[in-house]
Amino acid sequence: MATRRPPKLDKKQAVDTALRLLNEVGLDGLTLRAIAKELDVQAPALYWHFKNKQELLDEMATEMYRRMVAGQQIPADASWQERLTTANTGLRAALLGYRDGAKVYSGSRFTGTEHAVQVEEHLRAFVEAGFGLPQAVRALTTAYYFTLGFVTEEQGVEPLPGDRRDGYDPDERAARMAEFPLAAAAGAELFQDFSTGFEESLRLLVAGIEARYGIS
Amino acid sequence: MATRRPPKLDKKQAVDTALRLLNEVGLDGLTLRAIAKELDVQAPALYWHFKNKQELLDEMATEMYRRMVAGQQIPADASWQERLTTANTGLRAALLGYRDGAKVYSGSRFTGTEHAVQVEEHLRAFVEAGFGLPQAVRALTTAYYFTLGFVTEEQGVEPLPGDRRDGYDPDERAARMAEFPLAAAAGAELFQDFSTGFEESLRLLVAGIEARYGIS
DNA sequence: ACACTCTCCTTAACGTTGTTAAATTCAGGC
DNA sequence: GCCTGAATTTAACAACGTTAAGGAGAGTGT
Repeated sequence: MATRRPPKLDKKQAVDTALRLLNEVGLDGLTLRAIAKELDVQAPALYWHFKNKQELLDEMATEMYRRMVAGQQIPADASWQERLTTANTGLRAALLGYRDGAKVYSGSRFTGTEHAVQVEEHLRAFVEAGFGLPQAVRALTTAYYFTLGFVTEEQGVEPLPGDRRDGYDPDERAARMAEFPLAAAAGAELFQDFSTGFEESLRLLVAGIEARYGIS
Repeated sequence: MATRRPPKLDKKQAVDTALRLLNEVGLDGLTLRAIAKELDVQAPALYWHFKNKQELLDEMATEMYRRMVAGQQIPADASWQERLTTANTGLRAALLGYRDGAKVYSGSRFTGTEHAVQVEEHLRAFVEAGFGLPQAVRALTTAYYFTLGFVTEEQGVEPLPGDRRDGYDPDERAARMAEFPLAAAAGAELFQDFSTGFEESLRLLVAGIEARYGIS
């Protein structure tokens, strides 16, 4: 009883390869033919495993989320403040880990219900901390949407950590903005040290949740 | 001295038409050929006025911003809280005014420096209200990024106000999520009454800014 | 041993897309 | 009556996502 010939291609490996390739060529360069070549296969072979390109992108987003969760273990006794901060800092790091990560991620939806494990855990922790469910949802999603928006813009300026896109040279921008002194000066706050700004925003949010929901 | 034959096509009209078409066909259907047809012109004619498709999209985003600003006059004596709330509510409304509005908008960058007028005004108002420039920038951008993220997700669920996408039937989702009671119950908070949730998030943010920066 | 079947992949092709090159139209100035 | 320049058309290209058809190879039934 010889075992059946193993398929040349499997779903998981295809997703991994696509994610690796994404970092090399970006979302625009991530064509089915390029992915197929990387897998030593012809492009239409992918259609055996995925209904279409969007389904592959969905799997990629799901895998990104999976790796993010694996990379961050939040202690069960963490305060809700720590939890919200850690989760969103981790989400940002995960998205920054891929070129166009935020765009790929927020243009896709999760496959399956695996992601709900983490959502459930977050909500449970918040409810146990004294939040009503609506307030827990609001607090967590506000931070979540903020992080998605932030990283989307961040990667618009700096596709991969380190190499900056055209049109964002600080001096050149300052010159263009000469008529608008405050907006010009804001450039430094906007386009330098994203990490510090991001964390400060999260602190703003935490402060708001504490103040409005009366939970410290 | 007959006046020179007026160009068949001008930039402004092309942008207007593209924005109108966007609502009919969505971002995927917004091809250069479709836009050209709408303008009664051949597709390559657009290249006389725009360097490439992205430049047209950039003009569209700029025009969206222009119309948003025109549609919201914030009284000069408005409190910073009103200003932040109104500006972001208006931004959301503006993005919701176009199919895939958030995607088009945040995938593009402004042309020119026209948008800086409004940025400058916001910053000035915040500084006059007692904010330091870094705090003003942080407060405003936190809300801005949140709004972008929020509407992006909102339009992922509901491309145009009213018609909902597949996979978001509340009951069907609840069934899928049966193992995760809190996450299942969160569905109602997440996918119904976006407006109420959005406003509540803005209030959270305002509360956080007040608390952390000590400005009421 | 042979045919049948099912899985998985290839080859070939289609229509569409963004974009470029070259030719064309038309008005104004010399 | 040519020349120039702006604005557009026609024609074409390479690349894309996707589909149709077929083939290779292993397992199963007779």
